[in-house]
Amino acid sequence: METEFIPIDYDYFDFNEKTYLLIYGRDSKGKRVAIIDSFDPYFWVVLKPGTKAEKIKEIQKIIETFTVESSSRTTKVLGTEICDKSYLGKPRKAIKISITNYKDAHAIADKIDFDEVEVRREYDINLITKYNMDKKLVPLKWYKINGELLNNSEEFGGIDSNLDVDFCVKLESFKEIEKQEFSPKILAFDIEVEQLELGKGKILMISLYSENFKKVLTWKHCNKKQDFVECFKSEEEMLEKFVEYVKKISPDILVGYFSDGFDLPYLRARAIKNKVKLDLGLDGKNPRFARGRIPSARIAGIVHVDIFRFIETAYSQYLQSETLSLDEVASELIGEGKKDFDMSKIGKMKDSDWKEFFDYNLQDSKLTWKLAGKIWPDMLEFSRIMQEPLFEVVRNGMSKNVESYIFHNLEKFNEIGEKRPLNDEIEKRRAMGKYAGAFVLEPKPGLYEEMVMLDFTSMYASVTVSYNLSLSTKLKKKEKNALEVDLGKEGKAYFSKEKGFFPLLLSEIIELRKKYKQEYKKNPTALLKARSNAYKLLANASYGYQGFFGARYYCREAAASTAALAKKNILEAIEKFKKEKYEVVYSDTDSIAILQGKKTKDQVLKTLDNINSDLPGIMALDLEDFYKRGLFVSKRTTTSGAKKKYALISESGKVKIRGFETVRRDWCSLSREVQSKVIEMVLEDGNSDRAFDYIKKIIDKLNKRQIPQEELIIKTQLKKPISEYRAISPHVTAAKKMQDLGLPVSPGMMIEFYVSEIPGKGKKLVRDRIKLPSDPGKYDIEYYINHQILPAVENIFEIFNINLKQTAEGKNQKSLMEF
DNA sequence: TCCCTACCGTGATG
DNA sequence: GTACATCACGGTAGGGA
Repeated sequence: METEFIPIDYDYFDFNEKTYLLIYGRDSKGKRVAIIDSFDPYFWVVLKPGTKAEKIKEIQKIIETFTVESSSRTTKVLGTEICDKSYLGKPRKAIKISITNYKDAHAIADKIDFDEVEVRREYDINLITKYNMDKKLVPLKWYKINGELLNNSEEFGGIDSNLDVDFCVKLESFKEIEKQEFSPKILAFDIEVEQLELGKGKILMISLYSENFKKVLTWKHCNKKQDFVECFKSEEEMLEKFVEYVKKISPDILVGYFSDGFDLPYLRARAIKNKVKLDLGLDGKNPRFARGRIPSARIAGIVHVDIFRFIETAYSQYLQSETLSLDEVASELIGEGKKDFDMSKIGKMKDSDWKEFFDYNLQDSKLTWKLAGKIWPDMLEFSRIMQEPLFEVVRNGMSKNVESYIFHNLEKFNEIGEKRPLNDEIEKRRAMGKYAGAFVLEPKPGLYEEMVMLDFTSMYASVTVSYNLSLSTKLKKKEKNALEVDLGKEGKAYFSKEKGFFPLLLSEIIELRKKYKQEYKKNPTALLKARSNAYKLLANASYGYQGFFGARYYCREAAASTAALAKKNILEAIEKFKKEKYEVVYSDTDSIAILQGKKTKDQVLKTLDNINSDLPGIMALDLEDFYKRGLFVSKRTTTSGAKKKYALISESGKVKIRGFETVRRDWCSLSREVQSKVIEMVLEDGNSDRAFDYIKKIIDKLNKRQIPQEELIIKTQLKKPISEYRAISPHVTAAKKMQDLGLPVSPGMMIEFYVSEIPGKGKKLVRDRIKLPSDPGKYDIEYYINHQILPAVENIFEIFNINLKQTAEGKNQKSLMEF
């Protein structure tokens, strides 16, 4: 039979000691399809150069006799093949060894121990990745497939009849087709529980949300006032119905918010307790949990997406949100937040409270569902571009994504994949310590007029490409025509001029990013935006990848050289501007701020062109924008200029603030707002008069206690368990207080507190004066003036020779008047 | 007990 | 456990006077 097919979820099974791929997806009519494909896993033995053909044949013969016995199977070598391959850019003879069961690839590889063997490779790649490296049945792309319709086939022990799909096909051939669009059926869910500790309390309710479907299932307090509420006699019955609904809706994607870490493990725990089968998988099995920092819950045939995890790795850098709570993220991305509900009421709930609780629960699923819809193009493109199943890409970090991209493109270079570093290797890499990074120019504090900001486009990626920096191009020693990079204290590094596959792939990524960015401009679809964005993220992460201790293609010299050459180029560009009589005010990593001075914009652009014509390879310095004014301040304690802290106002009056307390979430909202207003006024006016009047008023208000306490709450994230802190800072003390009150405290939480006035002695430390927002008390006026307001604005006024501290203490009038 | 500084910890920039 | 280095700053820890 022939049909159109889109692969969504990948699994595998063993039958008669052989491994088969089981791929779930849809056809173009929306029917659920499972396809079964056979695949002989293989790995490589790379031979030392100069190994004689006869010797290779001898080795080949011996390898073909190898078997590995385990309790459940015997794995055999199916066959071997001698190939001309490339390993780290060098041509090599290699033996391809196909085996019956991939789980024993490592064991078989271990047995291959001849003197002629240089390395053994690709035995440590998971089956599905390996399958797709080879067969290219890429996730979430459309194919026309041909195969045999299975109907209780004995060939696979009748596995097809156990699958909850419309039909099952034994794959014979497939071909990619043009079709792009795919709208998966998404079902969102969320649970509410008695006690947060995993499985300890009962699940009070479960909400489900999909297109034209909204339900809250509960066994608690059943009045039928809300039509979406469905009531059951017990938690057990509720769980059974949950399973039934998921099966009935039959989603492609089951989505939750932090559901890997909370909802699904909790559901599992309660299902076990209630002896309910949580057989959500299309194979009739329970979710499978993989260990990790956060466990991953996998459901066969249905992609469980914990959207929090995807947002954390791929999306958060584009968000303004200060935390990644569902409320904040949803508010920003879909303009709708969570409903209010006071969790402390659980246990003593009234009728109306339950009603509210059901609304709250449903809203969470609704938000999650909407978020999933909004972010779907990004997830889709990630999966297609990295060529890894959706389940993986939404959980993988960027280093893993870079690696996936590399592995699925190795074939183009006839390359054999590098191995994953073992623990002792990782230890060695970590012990190497840091290498020198970016250059940051110390600015002279001041308010500048007419500034120009310039930046290098994708600087580190363009350096890597232009100088050909990678593991496979690294040379052990100086060679003729080689690039020599001066790493300062660390000595020198050498790289070949012959293009390596890593820089080539990276240049391709940069090209594709450019291409889709342009296409998006002409045709602004969410899909094109997501695609161009995915390539941008890949390009940005590639530098970090080479310096990451866990990377297969780790190359410290390449990463260090990238940083060093970036530094060299930006310093040269700065010199060129200086030579043309521009004052260079600031520079950080890939950006340069200059004063336009008496030059015209055209003259600036001409200098820019000149600089560009001398830049190597694909490196380019771009005009970012012209700015009316720019503000740079000194560091708090010294007179030297503060790096990574500045504010600009564009010609259209838009203010851009970097690094100031205003953009830091661990300052109280009053200081942040006051500082941001002061910066804005100074940038707009070009003097400090208005800002000075404003700050006087604020200090006056604070002195009169007219500022509400909520504007003085300080929020700091608790990053590890309380017991692990060596320094007991205010936020740790606040967390302890919360714990003492029986409130849930866990790493990752934002801890809120304020500094109170506590009369008496022996309260010198700030931590001895902190209170939780709910604690009654008076805020400490002196503390807030001297530790939150003045530090935020003092050095702004200093630029105008105003000593704010003296002013605040009333010792002096406006110092400006003295001039 | 006071004062100074190194270090811890968080959260920014790019 | 899961890309890199650089930087500012508040606050505490802890030694010396």
